[in-house]
Amino acid sequence: MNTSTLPAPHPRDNQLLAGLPEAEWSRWAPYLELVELPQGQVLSESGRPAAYVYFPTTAIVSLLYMTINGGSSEFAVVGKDGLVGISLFMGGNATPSHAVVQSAGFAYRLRAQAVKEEVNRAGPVLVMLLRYTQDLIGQVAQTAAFTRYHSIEQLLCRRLLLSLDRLPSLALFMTQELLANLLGVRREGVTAAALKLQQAGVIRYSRGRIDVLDRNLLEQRVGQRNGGNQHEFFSARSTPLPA
Amino acid sequence: MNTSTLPAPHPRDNQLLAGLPEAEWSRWAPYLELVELPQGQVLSESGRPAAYVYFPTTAIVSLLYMTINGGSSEFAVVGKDGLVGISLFMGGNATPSHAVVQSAGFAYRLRAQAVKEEVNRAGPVLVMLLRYTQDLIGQVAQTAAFTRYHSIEQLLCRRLLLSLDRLPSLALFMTQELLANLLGVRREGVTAAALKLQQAGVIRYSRGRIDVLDRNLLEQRVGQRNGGNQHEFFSARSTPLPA
DNA sequence: ATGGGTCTGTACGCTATCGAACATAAGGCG
DNA sequence: CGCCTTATGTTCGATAGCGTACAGACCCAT
Repeated sequence: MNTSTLPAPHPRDNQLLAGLPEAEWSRWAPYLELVELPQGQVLSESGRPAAYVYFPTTAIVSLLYMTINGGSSEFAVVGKDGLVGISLFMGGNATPSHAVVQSAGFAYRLRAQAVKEEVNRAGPVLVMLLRYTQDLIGQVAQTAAFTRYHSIEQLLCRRLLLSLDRLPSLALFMTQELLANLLGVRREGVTAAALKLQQAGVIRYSRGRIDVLDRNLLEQRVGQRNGGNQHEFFSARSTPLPA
Repeated sequence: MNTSTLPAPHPRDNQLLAGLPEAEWSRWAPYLELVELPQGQVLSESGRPAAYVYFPTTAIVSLLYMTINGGSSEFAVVGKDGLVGISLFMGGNATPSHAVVQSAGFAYRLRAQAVKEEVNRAGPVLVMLLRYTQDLIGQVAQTAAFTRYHSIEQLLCRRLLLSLDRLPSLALFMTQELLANLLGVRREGVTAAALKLQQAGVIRYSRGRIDVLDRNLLEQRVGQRNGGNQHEFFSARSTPLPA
Protein backbone atom coordinates (compact mmCIF):
# COMPACT_ATOMS: atom_id res chain seq x y z
CA MET A 1 0.00 0.00 0.00
CA ASN A 2 2.91 2.28 0.66
CA THR A 3 4.55 2.94 -2.64
CA SER A 4 7.35 5.16 -1.47
CA THR A 5 9.82 2.33 -1.46
CA LEU A 6 8.90 0.93 -4.83
CA PRO A 7 11.30 1.44 -7.72
CA ALA A 8 10.21 4.01 -10.27
CA PRO A 9 8.86 2.35 -13.39
CA HIS A 10 9.81 3.21 -16.92
CA PRO A 11 7.44 5.49 -18.86
CA ARG A 12 7.03 2.86 -21.50
CA ASP A 13 5.52 0.52 -18.98
CA ASN A 14 2.48 2.46 -20.06
CA GLN A 15 1.18 0.69 -23.10
CA LEU A 16 0.14 3.79 -24.99
CA LEU A 17 3.59 5.32 -24.62
CA ALA A 18 5.15 1.99 -25.50
CA GLY A 19 3.24 1.95 -28.75
CA LEU A 20 4.66 5.21 -30.06
CA PRO A 21 7.15 5.12 -32.90
CA GLU A 22 10.72 6.00 -31.94
CA ALA A 23 10.71 9.43 -33.55
CA GLU A 24 7.65 10.58 -31.65
CA TRP A 25 8.82 8.99 -28.50
CA SER A 26 12.14 10.72 -28.38
CA ARG A 27 10.47 14.07 -28.86
CA TRP A 28 8.01 13.37 -26.07
CA ALA A 29 10.20 11.73 -23.49
CA PRO A 30 11.81 14.93 -22.17
CA TYR A 31 8.45 16.38 -21.23
CA LEU A 32 7.25 13.42 -19.23
CA GLU A 33 7.30 13.93 -15.51
CA LEU A 34 7.17 11.06 -13.05
CA VAL A 35 4.65 11.44 -10.26
CA GLU A 36 3.67 9.22 -7.39
CA LEU A 37 -0.06 8.95 -6.91
CA PRO A 38 -1.41 8.10 -3.46
CA GLN A 39 -4.72 6.35 -3.17
CA GLY A 40 -7.54 8.86 -3.12
CA GLN A 41 -5.80 11.64 -5.02
CA VAL A 42 -8.10 13.50 -7.36
CA LEU A 43 -6.57 13.98 -10.80
CA SER A 44 -9.42 15.88 -12.31
CA GLU A 45 -12.63 17.26 -10.97
CA SER A 46 -15.83 17.74 -12.83
CA GLY A 47 -16.15 21.21 -14.21
CA ARG A 48 -12.49 22.13 -13.95
CA PRO A 49 -10.09 22.15 -16.84
CA ALA A 50 -7.33 19.65 -16.18
CA ALA A 51 -3.73 20.73 -16.06
CA TYR A 52 -2.12 17.45 -17.06
CA VAL A 53 -2.61 14.27 -18.97
CA TYR A 54 -1.57 11.26 -16.92
CA PHE A 55 -0.16 8.01 -18.24
CA PRO A 56 -0.33 5.52 -15.38
CA THR A 57 2.25 2.79 -15.15
CA THR A 58 1.64 1.11 -11.81
CA ALA A 59 -1.23 3.31 -10.58
CA ILE A 60 -4.90 2.64 -11.29
CA VAL A 61 -7.43 5.42 -11.68
CA SER A 62 -11.22 5.31 -11.46
CA LEU A 63 -13.40 7.52 -13.59
CA LEU A 64 -16.47 8.41 -11.60
CA TYR A 65 -19.76 9.94 -12.53
CA MET A 66 -21.08 11.98 -9.64
CA THR A 67 -24.78 12.08 -8.94
CA ILE A 68 -26.72 14.87 -7.30
CA ASN A 69 -27.63 12.91 -4.21
CA GLY A 70 -24.00 12.39 -3.34
CA GLY A 71 -23.67 8.98 -4.91
CA SER A 72 -21.17 8.17 -7.56
CA SER A 73 -20.54 5.34 -9.86
CA GLU A 74 -17.48 4.21 -11.65
CA PHE A 75 -17.82 4.02 -15.39
CA ALA A 76 -14.25 3.24 -16.39
CA VAL A 77 -10.93 2.08 -15.02
CA VAL A 78 -7.63 3.35 -16.32
CA GLY A 79 -4.22 1.83 -15.70
CA LYS A 80 -1.10 1.19 -17.68
CA ASP A 81 -3.34 0.52 -20.67
CA GLY A 82 -4.56 4.08 -20.94
CA LEU A 83 -4.46 7.72 -19.99
CA VAL A 84 -6.38 10.17 -17.85
CA GLY A 85 -7.39 13.57 -19.12
CA ILE A 86 -9.14 13.03 -22.39
CA SER A 87 -10.97 16.32 -22.19
CA LEU A 88 -7.66 18.06 -22.64
CA PHE A 89 -7.27 17.09 -26.24
CA MET A 90 -10.90 16.45 -27.06
CA GLY A 91 -11.75 20.10 -26.95
CA GLY A 92 -14.25 20.45 -24.16
CA ASN A 93 -12.29 21.96 -21.31
CA ALA A 94 -14.65 20.73 -18.66
CA THR A 95 -14.86 17.07 -17.72
CA PRO A 96 -18.21 15.68 -16.69
CA SER A 97 -16.47 13.25 -14.39
CA HIS A 98 -13.96 12.86 -11.62
CA ALA A 99 -10.73 10.93 -11.89
CA VAL A 100 -9.62 9.46 -8.58
CA VAL A 101 -6.59 7.32 -7.86
CA GLN A 102 -7.97 4.02 -6.78
CA SER A 103 -4.77 2.05 -6.41
CA ALA A 104 -1.59 3.87 -5.41
CA GLY A 105 1.33 3.85 -7.81
CA PHE A 106 3.21 5.82 -10.39
CA ALA A 107 2.26 7.70 -13.48
CA TYR A 108 3.98 9.95 -15.96
CA ARG A 109 2.30 13.20 -16.70
CA LEU A 110 2.48 15.85 -19.34
CA ARG A 111 1.49 19.51 -19.21
CA ALA A 112 -1.65 20.54 -21.00
CA GLN A 113 0.33 22.82 -23.23
CA ALA A 114 2.66 20.08 -24.44
CA VAL A 115 -0.28 17.83 -25.24
CA LYS A 116 -2.02 20.49 -27.23
CA GLU A 117 1.08 21.15 -29.27
CA GLU A 118 1.36 17.50 -30.10
CA VAL A 119 -2.25 17.36 -31.13
CA ASN A 120 -1.69 20.22 -33.54
CA ARG A 121 0.99 18.20 -35.29
CA ALA A 122 -1.79 15.77 -36.20
CA GLY A 123 0.71 12.92 -36.19
CA PRO A 124 0.97 9.45 -34.67
CA VAL A 125 0.49 10.84 -31.19
CA LEU A 126 -2.92 12.17 -32.07
CA VAL A 127 -3.79 8.84 -33.62
CA MET A 128 -2.81 7.13 -30.39
CA LEU A 129 -4.87 9.50 -28.29
CA LEU A 130 -7.93 9.08 -30.44
CA ARG A 131 -7.67 5.34 -30.63
CA TYR A 132 -7.57 5.13 -26.88
CA THR A 133 -10.55 7.43 -26.60
CA GLN A 134 -12.51 5.06 -28.74
CA ASP A 135 -11.47 2.13 -26.59
CA LEU A 136 -12.68 4.06 -23.61
CA ILE A 137 -16.11 4.53 -25.12
CA GLY A 138 -16.22 0.78 -25.55
CA GLN A 139 -15.34 0.22 -21.93
CA VAL A 140 -17.96 2.66 -20.72
CA ALA A 141 -20.63 1.15 -22.96
CA GLN A 142 -19.76 -2.27 -21.66
CA THR A 143 -20.01 -1.07 -18.09
CA ALA A 144 -23.49 0.26 -18.77
CA ALA A 145 -24.66 -2.95 -20.39
CA PHE A 146 -22.99 -5.30 -17.95
CA THR A 147 -24.55 -3.63 -14.98
CA ARG A 148 -28.04 -4.29 -16.21
CA TYR A 149 -27.73 -7.99 -16.69
CA HIS A 150 -25.50 -9.29 -13.92
CA SER A 151 -25.55 -10.13 -10.24
CA ILE A 152 -23.44 -8.43 -7.62
CA GLU A 153 -21.13 -11.42 -7.60
CA GLN A 154 -20.52 -11.02 -11.30
CA LEU A 155 -20.01 -7.29 -11.01
CA LEU A 156 -17.46 -7.97 -8.31
CA CYS A 157 -15.61 -10.55 -10.37
CA ARG A 158 -15.46 -8.25 -13.33
CA ARG A 159 -14.23 -5.37 -11.20
CA LEU A 160 -11.49 -7.45 -9.64
CA LEU A 161 -10.34 -8.47 -13.07
CA LEU A 162 -10.27 -4.87 -14.24
CA SER A 163 -7.77 -4.11 -11.50
CA LEU A 164 -5.91 -7.35 -11.92
CA ASP A 165 -5.35 -6.67 -15.60
CA ARG A 166 -3.57 -3.47 -14.66
CA LEU A 167 -1.36 -4.72 -11.86
CA PRO A 168 1.70 -6.94 -11.76
CA SER A 169 0.70 -9.02 -8.75
CA LEU A 170 -2.38 -10.85 -7.57
CA ALA A 171 -2.88 -8.63 -4.54
CA LEU A 172 -5.52 -5.91 -4.60
CA PHE A 173 -5.83 -3.25 -1.95
CA MET A 174 -9.42 -2.21 -1.65
CA THR A 175 -12.04 -2.54 1.06
CA GLN A 176 -15.46 -3.98 0.48
CA GLU A 177 -16.88 -0.58 1.24
CA LEU A 178 -14.87 0.95 -1.58
CA LEU A 179 -15.87 -1.79 -3.98
CA ALA A 180 -19.50 -1.25 -3.07
CA ASN A 181 -19.20 2.42 -3.95
CA LEU A 182 -17.51 1.73 -7.24
CA LEU A 183 -20.11 -0.83 -8.22
CA GLY A 184 -23.03 1.18 -6.94
CA VAL A 185 -24.31 -1.52 -4.58
CA ARG A 186 -24.53 -1.94 -0.82
CA ARG A 187 -21.50 -2.93 1.17
CA GLU A 188 -23.38 -5.94 2.53
CA GLY A 189 -23.93 -7.13 -0.98
CA VAL A 190 -20.21 -7.10 -1.61
CA THR A 191 -19.59 -8.92 1.67
CA ALA A 192 -21.94 -11.69 0.67
CA ALA A 193 -20.41 -12.05 -2.77
CA ALA A 194 -16.86 -11.92 -1.40
CA LEU A 195 -17.66 -14.60 1.13
CA LYS A 196 -18.95 -16.82 -1.60
CA LEU A 197 -15.83 -16.31 -3.66
CA GLN A 198 -13.62 -16.99 -0.68
CA GLN A 199 -15.45 -20.18 0.18
CA ALA A 200 -15.06 -21.30 -3.39
CA GLY A 201 -11.32 -20.72 -3.17
CA VAL A 202 -11.30 -17.96 -5.75
CA ILE A 203 -10.00 -15.23 -3.48
CA ARG A 204 -8.78 -14.72 0.05
CA TYR A 205 -9.09 -11.40 1.79
CA SER A 206 -8.79 -9.50 4.99
CA ARG A 207 -9.14 -5.90 5.97
CA GLY A 208 -8.65 -4.19 2.68
CA ARG A 209 -6.37 -6.71 1.05
CA ILE A 210 -7.67 -9.15 -1.50
CA ASP A 211 -5.52 -11.95 -2.86
CA VAL A 212 -6.69 -13.59 -6.00
CA LEU A 213 -6.00 -17.29 -5.72
CA ASP A 214 -7.38 -18.45 -9.04
CA ARG A 215 -7.77 -15.99 -11.81
CA ASN A 216 -9.40 -18.50 -14.11
CA LEU A 217 -12.22 -19.14 -11.68
CA LEU A 218 -12.74 -15.42 -11.49
CA GLU A 219 -13.06 -15.19 -15.23
CA GLN A 220 -15.47 -18.07 -15.35
CA ARG A 221 -17.79 -16.41 -12.88
CA VAL A 222 -17.90 -13.16 -14.78
CA GLY A 223 -19.85 -15.00 -17.35
CA GLN A 224 -18.29 -16.02 -20.59
CA ARG A 225 -15.59 -13.70 -21.79
CA ASN A 226 -14.89 -14.60 -25.34
CA GLY A 227 -11.21 -14.37 -25.99
CA GLY A 228 -9.51 -12.24 -23.40
CA ASN A 229 -9.72 -9.05 -25.41
CA GLN A 230 -10.71 -5.61 -24.18
CA HIS A 231 -14.35 -6.32 -24.73
CA GLU A 232 -14.81 -9.61 -23.02
CA PHE A 233 -18.53 -9.11 -22.63
CA PHE A 234 -18.93 -8.10 -26.21
CA SER A 235 -20.01 -10.48 -28.90
CA ALA A 236 -20.10 -10.09 -32.63
CA ARG A 237 -23.73 -11.03 -32.98
CA SER A 238 -25.34 -9.15 -35.77
CA THR A 239 -29.07 -9.33 -35.17
CA PRO A 240 -30.18 -5.83 -34.32
CA LEU A 241 -32.87 -5.01 -31.87
CA PRO A 242 -36.12 -4.45 -33.73
CA ALA A 243 -35.80 -7.83 -35.47
CA MET B 1 -44.48 6.72 -38.96
CA ASN B 2 -44.26 6.90 -42.68
CA THR B 3 -41.70 9.50 -43.55
CA SER B 4 -41.91 9.29 -47.30
CA THR B 5 -44.17 12.30 -47.50
CA LEU B 6 -42.17 14.52 -45.21
CA PRO B 7 -40.23 17.42 -46.67
CA ALA B 8 -36.48 16.98 -46.80
CA PRO B 9 -34.79 18.91 -44.02
CA HIS B 10 -31.79 21.14 -44.42
CA PRO B 11 -28.38 19.70 -43.53
CA ARG B 12 -27.84 22.41 -40.99
CA ASP B 13 -30.82 21.22 -39.03
CA ASN B 14 -28.12 19.03 -37.64
CA GLN B 15 -26.55 20.99 -34.86
CA LEU B 16 -23.01 19.88 -35.50
CA LEU B 17 -23.16 20.92 -39.12
CA ALA B 18 -24.87 24.14 -38.09
CA GLY B 19 -21.96 24.96 -35.84
CA LEU B 20 -19.33 24.89 -38.58
CA PRO B 21 -17.79 28.14 -39.74
CA GLU B 22 -18.83 29.24 -43.21
CA ALA B 23 -15.55 28.42 -44.89
CA GLU B 24 -15.57 24.82 -43.72
CA TRP B 25 -19.23 24.47 -44.38
CA SER B 26 -19.07 25.50 -48.00
CA ARG B 27 -16.28 23.03 -48.61
CA TRP B 28 -18.24 20.22 -46.99
CA ALA B 29 -21.71 20.86 -48.27
CA PRO B 30 -21.19 19.34 -51.73
CA TYR B 31 -20.25 15.98 -50.29
CA LEU B 32 -23.28 15.62 -48.05
CA GLU B 33 -25.82 13.13 -49.29
CA LEU B 34 -29.40 13.12 -48.06
CA VAL B 35 -30.72 9.72 -47.03
CA GLU B 36 -34.01 8.60 -45.61
CA LEU B 37 -33.66 6.19 -42.74
CA PRO B 38 -36.49 3.76 -42.03
CA GLN B 39 -36.99 2.50 -38.52
CA GLY B 40 -34.86 -0.55 -37.90
CA GLN B 41 -32.15 0.18 -40.44
CA VAL B 42 -28.69 -0.78 -39.26
CA LEU B 43 -26.14 1.95 -39.89
CA SER B 44 -23.18 0.14 -38.50
CA GLU B 45 -22.61 -3.31 -37.20
CA SER B 46 -20.13 -4.36 -34.62
CA GLY B 47 -16.91 -5.57 -36.14
CA ARG B 48 -17.44 -4.02 -39.55
CA PRO B 49 -15.77 -0.84 -40.69
CA ALA B 50 -18.43 1.74 -41.43
CA ALA B 51 -18.72 3.26 -44.88
CA TYR B 52 -20.31 6.57 -43.88
CA VAL B 53 -20.64 9.08 -41.14
CA TYR B 54 -24.28 10.06 -40.59
CA PHE B 55 -25.55 13.41 -39.40
CA PRO B 56 -29.20 12.91 -38.44
CA THR B 57 -31.62 15.75 -38.83
CA THR B 58 -35.04 14.26 -38.16
CA ALA B 59 -33.98 10.65 -37.58
CA ILE B 60 -32.98 9.21 -34.22
CA VAL B 61 -30.41 6.46 -33.88
CA SER B 62 -29.77 4.10 -30.97
CA LEU B 63 -26.29 2.90 -30.14
CA LEU B 64 -26.55 -0.61 -28.81
CA TYR B 65 -24.14 -2.83 -27.02
CA MET B 66 -24.81 -6.45 -27.93
CA THR B 67 -24.38 -9.16 -25.34
CA ILE B 68 -23.49 -12.76 -25.92
CA ASN B 69 -26.80 -14.16 -24.79
CA GLY B 70 -28.63 -12.20 -27.44
CA GLY B 71 -29.58 -9.29 -25.26
CA SER B 72 -28.65 -5.75 -26.04
CA SER B 73 -28.75 -2.51 -24.27
CA GLU B 74 -28.79 1.00 -25.51
CA PHE B 75 -25.97 3.14 -24.24
CA ALA B 76 -26.52 6.31 -26.24
CA VAL B 77 -29.04 8.11 -28.41
CA VAL B 78 -28.06 10.22 -31.37
CA GLY B 79 -30.25 12.69 -33.18
CA LYS B 80 -29.87 16.11 -34.71
CA ASP B 81 -27.46 16.89 -31.89
CA GLY B 82 -24.82 14.46 -33.03
CA LEU B 83 -23.38 12.03 -35.52
CA VAL B 84 -23.09 8.30 -36.05
CA GLY B 85 -19.84 6.66 -37.04
CA ILE B 86 -17.26 7.87 -34.59
CA SER B 87 -15.00 4.91 -35.23
CA LEU B 88 -14.39 6.25 -38.69
CA PHE B 89 -12.30 9.17 -37.54
CA MET B 90 -11.21 7.80 -34.19
CA GLY B 91 -8.89 5.30 -35.76
CA GLY B 92 -10.21 1.93 -34.76
CA ASN B 93 -11.93 0.64 -37.86
CA ALA B 94 -14.18 -1.73 -35.96
CA THR B 95 -17.06 -0.49 -33.83
CA PRO B 96 -17.87 -2.39 -30.69
CA SER B 97 -21.51 -1.47 -31.08
CA HIS B 98 -24.46 -1.42 -33.41
CA ALA B 99 -26.16 1.71 -34.62
CA VAL B 100 -29.83 1.16 -35.38
CA VAL B 101 -32.38 3.67 -36.56
CA GLN B 102 -34.88 3.92 -33.79
CA SER B 103 -37.09 6.66 -35.13
CA ALA B 104 -37.51 7.04 -38.87
CA GLY B 105 -36.38 10.22 -40.51
CA PHE B 106 -33.66 11.89 -42.52
CA ALA B 107 -29.93 12.19 -42.19
CA TYR B 108 -27.09 13.52 -44.26
CA ARG B 109 -24.18 11.25 -44.77
CA LEU B 110 -20.62 11.54 -45.87
CA ARG B 111 -18.27 8.95 -47.36
CA ALA B 112 -15.56 7.58 -45.15
CA GLN B 113 -12.94 8.91 -47.50
CA ALA B 114 -14.22 12.48 -47.33
CA VAL B 115 -14.27 12.38 -43.56
CA LYS B 116 -10.73 11.13 -43.35
CA GLU B 117 -9.51 13.87 -45.63
CA GLU B 118 -11.14 16.46 -43.45
CA VAL B 119 -9.59 14.97 -40.36
CA ASN B 120 -6.16 15.26 -41.94
CA ARG B 121 -6.65 18.98 -42.34
CA ALA B 122 -6.77 19.14 -38.55
CA GLY B 123 -9.09 22.15 -38.73
CA PRO B 124 -12.40 23.19 -37.21
CA VAL B 125 -14.10 20.08 -38.51
CA LEU B 126 -11.83 17.86 -36.51
CA VAL B 127 -12.44 20.02 -33.47
CA MET B 128 -16.17 19.58 -33.96
CA LEU B 129 -15.87 15.82 -34.32
CA LEU B 130 -13.75 15.50 -31.20
CA ARG B 131 -15.92 17.73 -29.13
CA TYR B 132 -18.95 15.66 -29.97
CA THR B 133 -17.07 12.48 -29.15
CA GLN B 134 -16.40 13.82 -25.72
CA ASP B 135 -20.06 14.70 -25.27
CA LEU B 136 -20.88 11.18 -26.22
CA ILE B 137 -18.64 9.77 -23.52
CA GLY B 138 -20.54 11.93 -21.09
CA GLN B 139 -23.84 10.58 -22.28
CA VAL B 140 -22.68 6.99 -22.03
CA ALA B 141 -21.26 7.52 -18.57
CA GLN B 142 -24.52 9.05 -17.48
CA THR B 143 -26.44 6.12 -18.87
CA ALA B 144 -24.29 3.75 -16.85
CA ALA B 145 -24.72 5.70 -13.65
CA PHE B 146 -28.39 6.45 -14.07
CA THR B 147 -29.28 2.85 -14.61
CA ARG B 148 -27.92 1.82 -11.25
CA TYR B 149 -29.86 4.24 -9.15
CA HIS B 150 -33.27 4.60 -10.72
CA SER B 151 -36.59 2.82 -11.07
CA ILE B 152 -38.06 1.63 -14.32
CA GLU B 153 -40.41 4.58 -14.29
CA GLN B 154 -37.49 6.97 -14.09
CA LEU B 155 -35.59 5.14 -16.80
CA LEU B 156 -38.66 5.40 -18.96
CA CYS B 157 -39.08 9.11 -18.34
CA ARG B 158 -35.45 9.77 -19.13
CA ARG B 159 -35.66 7.73 -22.29
CA LEU B 160 -38.75 9.52 -23.51
CA LEU B 161 -37.01 12.83 -22.96
CA LEU B 162 -33.98 11.68 -24.90
CA SER B 163 -36.20 11.15 -27.90
CA LEU B 164 -38.27 14.22 -27.27
CA ASP B 165 -35.17 16.41 -27.25
CA ARG B 166 -34.39 15.25 -30.74
CA LEU B 167 -37.81 15.56 -32.33
CA PRO B 168 -39.95 18.51 -33.34
CA SER B 169 -43.26 17.17 -32.04
CA LEU B 170 -44.54 15.57 -28.87
CA ALA B 171 -45.39 12.29 -30.55
CA LEU B 172 -43.09 9.31 -30.17
CA PHE B 173 -43.44 6.13 -32.17
CA MET B 174 -42.20 3.24 -30.13
CA THR B 175 -43.85 0.21 -28.60
CA GLN B 176 -43.46 -0.76 -24.98
CA GLU B 177 -41.66 -3.85 -26.15
CA LEU B 178 -39.05 -1.75 -27.92
CA LEU B 179 -38.63 0.53 -24.93
CA ALA B 180 -38.15 -2.49 -22.71
CA ASN B 181 -35.34 -3.71 -24.94
CA LEU B 182 -33.64 -0.35 -25.03
CA LEU B 183 -33.81 0.01 -21.28
CA GLY B 184 -32.90 -3.57 -20.58
CA VAL B 185 -36.02 -4.35 -18.56
CA ARG B 186 -39.10 -6.51 -19.04
CA ARG B 187 -41.92 -5.35 -21.22
CA GLU B 188 -44.33 -5.73 -18.30
CA GLY B 189 -42.23 -3.34 -16.31
CA VAL B 190 -42.61 -0.72 -19.00
CA THR B 191 -46.35 -1.36 -19.16
CA ALA B 192 -46.68 -0.73 -15.45
CA ALA B 193 -44.64 2.45 -15.58
CA ALA B 194 -46.44 3.70 -18.69
CA LEU B 195 -49.80 3.10 -17.04
CA LYS B 196 -48.74 5.14 -14.07
CA LEU B 197 -47.59 7.98 -16.29
CA GLN B 198 -50.81 7.88 -18.25
CA GLN B 199 -52.95 7.94 -15.14
CA ALA B 200 -50.96 10.91 -13.91
CA GLY B 201 -51.69 12.72 -17.15
CA VAL B 202 -48.06 12.82 -18.22
CA ILE B 203 -48.46 10.82 -21.40
CA ARG B 204 -51.15 9.19 -23.46
CA TYR B 205 -50.43 6.20 -25.64
CA SER B 206 -51.80 3.46 -27.80
CA ARG B 207 -50.28 0.76 -29.91
CA GLY B 208 -46.86 2.15 -30.55
CA ARG B 209 -47.66 5.81 -30.38
CA ILE B 210 -46.88 7.85 -27.31
CA ASP B 211 -48.03 11.42 -26.95
CA VAL B 212 -46.34 13.47 -24.31
CA LEU B 213 -48.94 15.65 -22.67
CA ASP B 214 -46.78 17.43 -20.15
CA ARG B 215 -43.10 17.57 -20.66
CA ASN B 216 -42.45 19.28 -17.36
CA LEU B 217 -44.03 16.46 -15.41
CA LEU B 218 -41.82 14.08 -17.30
CA GLU B 219 -38.73 15.99 -16.32
CA GLN B 220 -39.81 16.13 -12.71
CA ARG B 221 -40.15 12.38 -12.54
CA VAL B 222 -36.74 11.72 -13.98
CA GLY B 223 -35.43 13.03 -10.75
CA GLN B 224 -33.95 16.45 -10.59
CA ARG B 225 -32.30 17.57 -13.78
CA ASN B 226 -30.37 20.67 -12.91
CA GLY B 227 -30.64 23.13 -15.70
CA GLY B 228 -31.72 21.44 -18.87
CA ASN B 229 -28.22 20.90 -20.18
CA GLN B 230 -26.83 17.75 -21.76
CA HIS B 231 -25.91 16.31 -18.42
CA GLU B 232 -29.06 16.73 -16.46
CA PHE B 233 -28.17 13.97 -14.06
CA PHE B 234 -24.73 15.33 -13.49
CA SER B 235 -23.85 17.55 -10.58
CA ALA B 236 -20.75 19.54 -9.86
CA ARG B 237 -20.17 18.04 -6.46
CA SER B 238 -16.52 17.78 -5.72
CA THR B 239 -16.22 15.27 -2.92
CA PRO B 240 -14.51 12.23 -4.36
CA LEU B 241 -15.29 8.71 -3.45
CA PRO B 242 -12.80 7.49 -0.85
CA ALA B 243 -13.47 10.55 1.33
C1' DA C 1 -67.09 -9.31 -40.83
C1' DT C 2 -63.99 -12.37 -39.38
C1' DG C 3 -59.66 -14.03 -38.29
C1' DG C 4 -54.83 -13.42 -37.25
C1' DG C 5 -51.19 -10.74 -35.67
C1' DT C 6 -49.52 -7.31 -32.64
C1' DC C 7 -49.74 -4.47 -28.76
C1' DT C 8 -51.13 -3.89 -24.06
C1' DG C 9 -52.96 -5.36 -19.42
C1' DT C 10 -52.98 -8.60 -15.37
C1' DA C 11 -51.77 -12.13 -12.14
C1' DC C 12 -48.67 -15.30 -9.51
C1' DG C 13 -44.72 -16.86 -7.14
C1' DC C 14 -39.76 -16.08 -6.79
C1' DT C 15 -35.24 -13.91 -6.02
C1' DA C 16 -31.92 -10.35 -5.68
C1' DT C 17 -31.16 -6.41 -3.73
C1' DC C 18 -32.21 -2.85 -0.50
C1' DG C 19 -32.31 -0.33 4.19
C1' DA C 20 -31.35 -0.29 8.77
C1' DA C 21 -29.52 -1.98 12.90
C1' DC C 22 -26.32 -4.43 15.29
C1' DA C 23 -22.38 -8.02 16.34
C1' DT C 24 -17.73 -9.50 15.82
C1' DA C 25 -12.98 -9.08 14.62
C1' DA C 26 -8.55 -7.24 13.40
C1' DG C 27 -4.93 -3.67 13.57
C1' DG C 28 -2.86 0.69 15.07
C1' DC C 29 -1.41 3.47 18.70
C1' DG C 30 -0.87 5.21 23.09
C1' DC D 1 -1.70 -4.35 27.16
C1' DG D 2 -6.03 -2.24 26.13
C1' DC D 3 -8.67 1.18 23.71
C1' DC D 4 -10.43 2.95 19.45
C1' DT D 5 -11.09 2.82 14.76
C1' DT D 6 -12.00 0.49 10.80
C1' DA D 7 -13.33 -3.63 8.34
C1' DT D 8 -16.23 -7.43 7.99
C1' DG D 9 -20.23 -10.54 9.20
C1' DT D 10 -25.28 -11.29 10.27
C1' DT D 11 -30.10 -10.56 10.63
C1' DC D 12 -34.85 -9.05 9.40
C1' DG D 13 -38.45 -7.19 6.88
C1' DA D 14 -39.62 -4.65 2.71
C1' DT D 15 -39.79 -4.15 -2.31
C1' DA D 16 -38.62 -3.83 -7.11
C1' DG D 17 -37.95 -6.39 -10.71
C1' DC D 18 -38.01 -11.09 -12.98
C1' DG D 19 -40.16 -15.29 -15.51
C1' DT D 20 -44.14 -17.24 -16.98
C1' DA D 21 -48.59 -17.51 -18.47
C1' DC D 22 -52.60 -15.84 -20.27
C1' DA D 23 -56.48 -12.44 -21.42
C1' DG D 24 -58.23 -8.45 -23.72
C1' DA D 25 -57.92 -4.90 -27.23
C1' DC D 26 -56.88 -2.94 -31.37
C1' DC D 27 -55.59 -2.98 -36.36
C1' DC D 28 -55.27 -4.93 -40.71
C1' DA D 29 -56.08 -7.97 -44.50
C1' DT D 30 -58.57 -11.36 -46.65
